[in-house]
Amino acid sequence: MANITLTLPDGAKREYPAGITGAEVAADISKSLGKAALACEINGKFSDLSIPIEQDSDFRLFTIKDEEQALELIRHDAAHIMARAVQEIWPDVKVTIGPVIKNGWYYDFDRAEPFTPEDLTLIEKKMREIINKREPVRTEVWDRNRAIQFYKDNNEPYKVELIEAIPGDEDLRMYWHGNWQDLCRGPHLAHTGQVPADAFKLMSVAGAYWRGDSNNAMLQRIYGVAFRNKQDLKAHLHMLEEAEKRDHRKLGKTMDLFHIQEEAPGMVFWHPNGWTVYRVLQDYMRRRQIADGYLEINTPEVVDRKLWEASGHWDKYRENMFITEIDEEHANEKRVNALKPMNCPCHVQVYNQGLKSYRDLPLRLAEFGSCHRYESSGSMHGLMRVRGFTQDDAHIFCTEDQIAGETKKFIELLSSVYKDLGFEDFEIKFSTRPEVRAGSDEVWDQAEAALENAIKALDLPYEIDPGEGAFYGPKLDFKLTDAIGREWQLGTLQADFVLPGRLEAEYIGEDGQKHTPVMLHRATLGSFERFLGVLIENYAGKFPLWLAPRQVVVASIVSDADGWVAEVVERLRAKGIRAEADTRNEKINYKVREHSMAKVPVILAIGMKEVEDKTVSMRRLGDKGSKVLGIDEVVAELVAEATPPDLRD
RNA sequence: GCUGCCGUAGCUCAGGGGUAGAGCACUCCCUUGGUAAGGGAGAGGCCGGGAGUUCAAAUCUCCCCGGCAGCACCA
Repeated sequence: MANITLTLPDGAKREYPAGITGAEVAADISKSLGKAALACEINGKFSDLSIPIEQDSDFRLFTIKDEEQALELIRHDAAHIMARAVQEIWPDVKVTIGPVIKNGWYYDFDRAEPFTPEDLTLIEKKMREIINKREPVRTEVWDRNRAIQFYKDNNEPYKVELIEAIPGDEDLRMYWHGNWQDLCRGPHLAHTGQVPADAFKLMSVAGAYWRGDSNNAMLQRIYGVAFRNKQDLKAHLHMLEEAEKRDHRKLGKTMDLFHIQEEAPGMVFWHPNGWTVYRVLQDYMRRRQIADGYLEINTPEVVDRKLWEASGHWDKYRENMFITEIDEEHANEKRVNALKPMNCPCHVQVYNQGLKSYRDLPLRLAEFGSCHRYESSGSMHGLMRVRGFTQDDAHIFCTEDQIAGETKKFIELLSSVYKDLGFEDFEIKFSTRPEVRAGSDEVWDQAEAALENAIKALDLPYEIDPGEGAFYGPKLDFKLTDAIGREWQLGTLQADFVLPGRLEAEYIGEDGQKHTPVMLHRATLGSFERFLGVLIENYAGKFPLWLAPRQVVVASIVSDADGWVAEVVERLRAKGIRAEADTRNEKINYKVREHSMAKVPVILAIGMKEVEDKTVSMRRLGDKGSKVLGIDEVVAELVAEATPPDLRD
């Protein structure tokens, strides 16, 4: 038999007979490595240790220390082991697929009865048994027909469907975890015992459509998380607890920001505190937009269906619109109106008043536009997905040549705004032409190039989402990652070559002829509701002073200090600080605790000492101690800090 | 919309076929106390809505509404 040469990552070369497996190589290098090896890489291909190596190759082994590969393997094998456990407990359950996802995996099952939380415990126990058996994982390549027949014989219709959907007649790889078999691309660990028995946990069960299609049967999906060791699992579970604490719905209650109630699902009742943050944010955005050449307008919320028919929304979007009914007795004519689901058609109406010249372009019309969309019941989520919301919307009417410049200008505005609001990094997704679309390929070429060049010119990283653009044009979506790693789509910029023509927007060009402008739909925050949700979670409710709904509480320590308390509050309020007095008959400990839990950033405590010296004892949220300062000093410091970032010197 | 779970006082939750409980919050009283809960008393609920089963329903069943997790959706 011929020999082959394996080149290790450090450059060392080793010679072995062809057909040797990764496992054998590992054992040959050292006994301990033979045990520790989880999988390998052969010429850059992630592979099982059991695969024979036939040619000279670059070769690398992975152990538990290689985090990325180890986690991938552990989670993937955990998915198989879970499926095996489920079928060992309930042999009639049909298996489908079970991929690795962030932090863990899921596996979809078809079973008539729902899995209960007790079932999850049962499955976990069975999984540990399987892990402790340390049974080998082996693999074989089967031809397609054999695999199909096998699954037919075993009454696994989903697997049959999966194989039939795989194009061509490529061979299929089968894996066995002990005696339990699954179709899988691999790679896998060498034996079940390599999954750490104390570092995984089954988290939840939920419905999921077979192949992600709502026309298909609903399966039961079990989610699990897995890590390399117990500590990492613990850390992850702890992180989830922390995330729960900063849930904006929870903080919305404890900080008395807003509520939502049955009579208006998906619509927000803003309380004084929440509305203060909302207003501060809106005022800030207004200043930023005016500074950037936007003209603010305001348009109707209830508009005749005729306009929606013209814009195309009536046709394509009607079931998501709130349609208004008018009491016929009092209406002089029967009209059907709809609450606007978006502002664009209204903005075109404003544009269409008066003849426009190319000299008017780009025309940037902005509106804090209140929109309503009848979102499906299951999709609503606190402030993040609502039925009534206000966009920081604007439409830029421009020529095709101006798209690139306007895009660049917008991204600069957006970056600066996000930074002011505490987000240093954001992701850009560039969505290109979908299959079904309006407009010629030339126009799409130009529009895509314009958007892409603008991002490139700013030297920002971005990802391409092919085919995910709107039917009327390509778009850029801006996503923020909050403090706990969740992604939210907020800002957007969409080029539109369709609506202006449909609603007969035009301008007179240099050539004296009528032209149709391009329309850029853009929003920086997206909607105030969602952005505030993200903002609350990102700051965990501890807003910087300028955004905090309640900025300063001046608390008396003894009643004899009440006079000075009132005076200090007045001094701060005179400078525009949101200050309030707390002269209740309570101990200072009690007051500090209460206002700290309400996330008031600054507490000024006042006892007789402060009264005599005309000072205050300032305590910052989160700090242990306090410091005594002169009143002028404190006012100056707080005023500077409470100034919105765009107004600072 | 779909699957599963949930809905009890303002909030967080316990209870569970015989007509309701705790802590915090609230009101009043005592206490004036130096930086994350001083003490006492009181008030507060058709147990999400409707129907059914039952001598009896907050509790069991069904329907509806709303919420949560996930899926689907997000022009």
